[in-house]
Amino acid sequence: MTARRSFARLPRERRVGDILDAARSVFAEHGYENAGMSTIAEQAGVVEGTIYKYFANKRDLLNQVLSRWYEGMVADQNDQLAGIVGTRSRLRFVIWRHLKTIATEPALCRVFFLEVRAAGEYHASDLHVLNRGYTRAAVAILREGIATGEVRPDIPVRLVRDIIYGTIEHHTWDYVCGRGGLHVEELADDLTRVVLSGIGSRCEAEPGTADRLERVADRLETLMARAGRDGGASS
Amino acid sequence: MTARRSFARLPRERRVGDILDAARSVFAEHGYENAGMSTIAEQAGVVEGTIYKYFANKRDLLNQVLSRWYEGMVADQNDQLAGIVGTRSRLRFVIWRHLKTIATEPALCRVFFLEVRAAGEYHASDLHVLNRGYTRAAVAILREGIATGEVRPDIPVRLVRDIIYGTIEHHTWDYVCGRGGLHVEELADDLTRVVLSGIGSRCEAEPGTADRLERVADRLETLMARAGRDGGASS
DNA sequence: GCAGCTAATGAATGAAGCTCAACAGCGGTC
DNA sequence: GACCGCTGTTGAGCTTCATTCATTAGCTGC
Repeated sequence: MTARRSFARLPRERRVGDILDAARSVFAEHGYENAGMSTIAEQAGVVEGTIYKYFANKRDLLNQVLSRWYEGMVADQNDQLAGIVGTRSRLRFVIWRHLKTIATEPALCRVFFLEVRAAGEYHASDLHVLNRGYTRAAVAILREGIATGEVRPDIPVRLVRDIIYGTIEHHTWDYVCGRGGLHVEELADDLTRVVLSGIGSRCEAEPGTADRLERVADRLETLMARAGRDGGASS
Repeated sequence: MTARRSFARLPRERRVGDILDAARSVFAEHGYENAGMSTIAEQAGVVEGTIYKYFANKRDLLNQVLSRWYEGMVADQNDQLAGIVGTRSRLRFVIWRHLKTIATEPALCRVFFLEVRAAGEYHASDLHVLNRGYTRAAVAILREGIATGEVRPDIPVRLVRDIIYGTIEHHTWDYVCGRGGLHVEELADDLTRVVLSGIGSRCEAEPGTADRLERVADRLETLMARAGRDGGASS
């Protein structure tokens, strides 16, 4: 990690790896704008020009740093998700996993949220594809939930996906900027609950409540009627 | 608007206004990074140095452009909101209003979403205060809803606020980047509905449930009234 | 051990934000 | 109405930083 001008011809893989490691650490520490190519070069033990042998420009370097990071995350998430059943549990896991990532790597997340989508070429980039792969899990869970009847069939699936990721991004912004804490478990619970049940009070009744109450009323009416007959007969 | 070197000593207000107008248009067209101070200066009919007489630096200029824009929006929103009653309607209005702003000024919104929070000084800036004033409306509506019983009292109010603004920001990103359309009315309906009712099927509590419950209550009241009369007469 | 290939260098380039010493219009004073 | 100081305005120049490129030097095949 410490800077040392090597002037050794390393295998391409190793050089690229060194540069990506250095770039990741410098981007995380200083953000995109304030990260200098010279700093990255120094930390990677090369000279600025060398970086341009392997990366087209600063933005490309950032994209590749984040791509490498993302690839691991997507694979990891899908592995773990395979062992979880039930719409609620699976949805909570996806939410919890995302929050956990933010809690663990706030600095890199900050760069991702801020800088990646800034580039006009985002839609053509690897990162866009990876991001879709990552959020696809949530969409799949919702579709399964609809199939099993745990989720209403008329909900706009993509909007709900955006509710999950948009809310988390918005809510964790202060933490990501180094302000305040992040209560991962509590937040995961709250968001899962609100997404599944909404905030309205009218939804608290289980289905069938009206039926049951009507039967209760029937029984009371029957009782009253009988009481009325008895009372009438005795008087 | 066309560039003309004036060398006239304009009143401070007018100069500042010219520069802000030019900056707004250039930032909207090119984004922050690709907007040149020289371009802004040219369009404002001054020389680069003049801008630094009134604004500390490029970022400060952007902040003031957005502050001026925001101030109008906040006042406007609160005015219109004053004429709307009912939690559902008020919540939908806030959502609709935000979407409408994005639909009308996607370029400025893009700059705001991307750049403003990038600065470390965001938390100390006017914009942060304005933003809190803007989103406070949603929080107030939720608290009123809890008071009137239309909203469950145990919901995390600030999380719901972030659901509203985070979801909108996330969902409209493609549109804001110039890709695809934006169906404001449909989106406002969907988001309002999901926030109020959630996505879970147990909440389906068939339409008409409330009516039926009220009829049950009517029947019970009738029974009680009759029981009271009969009981009183027989004793 | 030589030749050729190319990774690696580092000084040079150019663009963009920002500074500053000098200039010019304006208002007040005698 | 001429002088004087004040300050808005200028534009050349400084600095920083990404990016380039001619040159150098380690590796590999012959």
